[in-house]
Amino acid sequence: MLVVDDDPQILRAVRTSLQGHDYEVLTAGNGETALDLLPDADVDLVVLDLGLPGIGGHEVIRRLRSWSEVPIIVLSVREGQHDKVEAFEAGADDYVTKPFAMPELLARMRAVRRRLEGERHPPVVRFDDLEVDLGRQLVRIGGADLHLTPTEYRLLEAFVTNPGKLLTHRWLLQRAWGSGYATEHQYLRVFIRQLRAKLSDDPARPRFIVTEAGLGYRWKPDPDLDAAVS
Amino acid sequence: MLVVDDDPQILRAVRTSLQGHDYEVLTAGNGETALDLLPDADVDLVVLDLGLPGIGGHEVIRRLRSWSEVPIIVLSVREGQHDKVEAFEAGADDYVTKPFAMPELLARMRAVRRRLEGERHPPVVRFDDLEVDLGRQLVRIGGADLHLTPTEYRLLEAFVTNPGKLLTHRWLLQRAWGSGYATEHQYLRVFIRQLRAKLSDDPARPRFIVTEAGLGYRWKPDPDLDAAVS
DNA sequence: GCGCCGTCGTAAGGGTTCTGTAAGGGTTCG
DNA sequence: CGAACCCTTACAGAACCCTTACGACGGCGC
Repeated sequence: MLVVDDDPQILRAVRTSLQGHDYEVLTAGNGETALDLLPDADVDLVVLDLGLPGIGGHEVIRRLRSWSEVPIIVLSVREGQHDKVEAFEAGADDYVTKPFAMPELLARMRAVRRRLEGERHPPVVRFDDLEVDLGRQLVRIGGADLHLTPTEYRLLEAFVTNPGKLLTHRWLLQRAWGSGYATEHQYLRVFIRQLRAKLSDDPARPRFIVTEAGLGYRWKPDPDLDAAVS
Repeated sequence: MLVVDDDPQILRAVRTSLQGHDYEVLTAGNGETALDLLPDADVDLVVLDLGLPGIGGHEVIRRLRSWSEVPIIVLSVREGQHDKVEAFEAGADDYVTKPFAMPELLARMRAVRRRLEGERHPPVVRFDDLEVDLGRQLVRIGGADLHLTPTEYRLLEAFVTNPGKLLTHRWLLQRAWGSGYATEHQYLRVFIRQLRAKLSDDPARPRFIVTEAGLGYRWKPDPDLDAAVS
């Protein structure tokens, strides 16, 4: 998400409040920077101060709305009806008056974000007859539900979200076990085997998990890519 | 749209303001009437006063959200952070403090409506011989009425509105008990068992509720959900 | 070609955490 | 006062993770 405000205090307050909640936070001090940043950044929510130097807040909303449907929450010291109505007309999703309480802003952020979830495509990835529904943490193979233990699922998730990429032992251990296990390669071997068994993946002729000796493992890229290489 | 308020003045004010804008307006004076009306009415927006006699506003939001994604704008005289955050948590889309200016309410209505998109699941869901009427809070199994305690019902509701999804202990506790119980896993075990008993669901060979050890539970996904995704 | 060595796949067991289950007391409400 | 419901605790069995051990395979130096 992106926070646009010329008051560094606000930026800092919002940033620290949000980082505890697992969000990635970008900031900008004025409208120009924000509009410059937005086309390339992958932002799912904008918090925008109306009283910006340079380009006005309303103009930022209009320009942003011309190409993006990203939710916008407006912050403003202005209580006036005209400003509020104008902001909504321009395409804002919510309007919060300064000074505001952080819990309320967080709640409003969740509210607008919840509306967006439905529009997003469900994150389901497929490989051959394997189907991983990342939103539901549900795995199917050949149409049948496949039960994985928590650790096995974390491993599988690491693989299918990085198909074709070489994943080192260290990286996998850190992702599935957390830091502190980075050197316990033997655990990785054991769990990779269990996962392979459940996926009917023969290490000698892998369908999914390819061993990269001395380095790590790799989720086999799509067969089409495979064919393109060979 | 539906306006719920026990103050006839508000009802009249909103109604006259809106009818100039070509909306069809239903009204209700309390939560019971509103919840009774909603399953059959074709409503695309709800404006809800928090300070209702009888069922509280928060409870109305929660019940409505169990089967409908219709936008909800809350009106309230209460300024307190706690009320606001709780309303958003329950599923409100916006929160307007009384007294309010009508142009702002209209602008906020347009804003939430702009985000609206289809897919409201019907107020009655079926799984095998189980039938849950989310609008009226009725449960039938094999054609016979099944009595659930309030807590059991909240649990069941959480499940059937998220079929196939892994629901963590924490999430379920928060949804059925409220925040503050997030770590009391043992209560969840006890109530899951009672619910299972009433649903004739054997934990060893579950028809409905699948245990995900170490994580939570999952309402058994519909087999034909597979086809719906693709 | 041959042996050495590191890495990998595989099997199995123990310990710990998690789950299902039963039972009892407390509270609320009619 | 009784009924219904919720909270709380205890314990046995199951699920899961950690840990170790061993043979197979392949690369490398000689």
